[in-house]
Amino acid sequence: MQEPTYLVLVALGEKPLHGYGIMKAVETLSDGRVKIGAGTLYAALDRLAELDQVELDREETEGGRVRRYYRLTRTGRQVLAEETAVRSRYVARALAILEGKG
Amino acid sequence: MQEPTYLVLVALGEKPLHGYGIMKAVETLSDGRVKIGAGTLYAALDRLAELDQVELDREETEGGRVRRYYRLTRTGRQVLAEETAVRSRYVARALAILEGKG
DNA sequence: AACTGTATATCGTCCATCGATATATGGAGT
DNA sequence: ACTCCATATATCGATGGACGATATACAGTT
Repeated sequence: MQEPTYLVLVALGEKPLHGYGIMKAVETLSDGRVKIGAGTLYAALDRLAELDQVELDREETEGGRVRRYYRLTRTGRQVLAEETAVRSRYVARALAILEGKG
Repeated sequence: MQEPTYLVLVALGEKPLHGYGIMKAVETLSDGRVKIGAGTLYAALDRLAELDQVELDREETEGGRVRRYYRLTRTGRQVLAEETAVRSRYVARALAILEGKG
């Protein structure tokens, strides 16, 4: 799983968000480093929905603009947990190596 | 940066390795989850060399088989450190979220 | 003789990301 | 009034890294 997709899962892990909200959340989460474009985001959302990792939470209409909220499914949360565990392992290993070498 | 490429950097972070050695190191590092194919590995090595993140360490010949050892450059070590820091941040955030939700 | 492990290398395909483009509303600035 | 920016979703072509297959070659095992 690539970084943008992972960050979408992390963002949705906290609470349901709509597309634009996810973009902003990922930007904040990454200290402004990662800006997910619309193309990447909606493609990822479609893909994750197909994989039963996210699903439509609700739709809100505000000032003529529709907001489509998505949430993690149980599967999605599991995938997030597994993906995080694996990444955690790599990071721990890398930190040990980097510290050891000074 | 994608996972296989990152794992190559982590593997080389410990000590210089030859191609096949990197494959085995990554496999161990990932508990058998990630098996980098030759195509991915040598392409990544070429790319990372082009980016001045890895370089040829030495060549050894053993039983007619050449072993080409690569090592991280200073730039490569910096990139590894930065990439690790960013990933560490994401993982920490994800763990906080996952724990908070139980 | 065939298979597995070690070792490097190339090639075509696939897929997620990226950047651009489109559409639409509302608010702020000039 | 006009323009720009933020909000909001959606699609499309191009790019690039990963994947799987294939090739070559030697050594040890079955």
